[in-house]
Amino acid sequence: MLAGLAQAPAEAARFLLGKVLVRIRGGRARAARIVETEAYLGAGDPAAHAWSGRTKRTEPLWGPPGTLYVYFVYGRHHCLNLAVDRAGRPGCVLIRAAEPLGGRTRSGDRTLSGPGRLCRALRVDRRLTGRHLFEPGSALFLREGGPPRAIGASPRVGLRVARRRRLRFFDRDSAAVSGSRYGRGRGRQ
DNA sequence: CCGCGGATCTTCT
DNA sequence: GAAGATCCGCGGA
Repeated sequence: MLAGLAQAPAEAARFLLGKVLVRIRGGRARAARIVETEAYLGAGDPAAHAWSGRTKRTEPLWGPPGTLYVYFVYGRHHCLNLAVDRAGRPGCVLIRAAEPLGGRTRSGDRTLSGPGRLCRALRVDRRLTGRHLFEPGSALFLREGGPPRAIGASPRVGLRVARRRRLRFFDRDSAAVSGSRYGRGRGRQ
């Protein structure tokens, strides 16, 4: 699992599709299969938070692969990222959507579709930033899961810069991929 | 179904 | 002081 994250961001973002994110909180486990990710490059990517330099907030991006980077946007929402590539390179992967696993799952469930909703449902906030997926007793970690049959790629969502690059990846067969507005299902393989 | 705008706060300029 | 890796509710068609 670690080896999959210790790759360049675009490869790590594809690797993460199908993996299962497990969140432990309050004696309860929530599991979700990742179906949509975005890669943010460590260098030469004006859309990446690392672009503006190494600051107190962005410090986890420079950590070893599997370091959590959680930030707060638009005064309302949190976004969950995983540092990837090797330590010292600030590439990361944004987790944009997942499918609920276990318990009662309903078709058409959108509670994990979109980075803000996913964090709300999994109770992810800035208290997790700087922590590590693989540290002992981690409240958030990964498990193997069913890989997607086909992977789609498109430009990243919500950015004004670097629209030409197709760094958003998604499971073409999943109904949980975010936003019909964002061209769900669009993009080439 | 689609498009628009408000909410609300952190971070960097 | 402005913009931002978002979401939801509202209005119109």
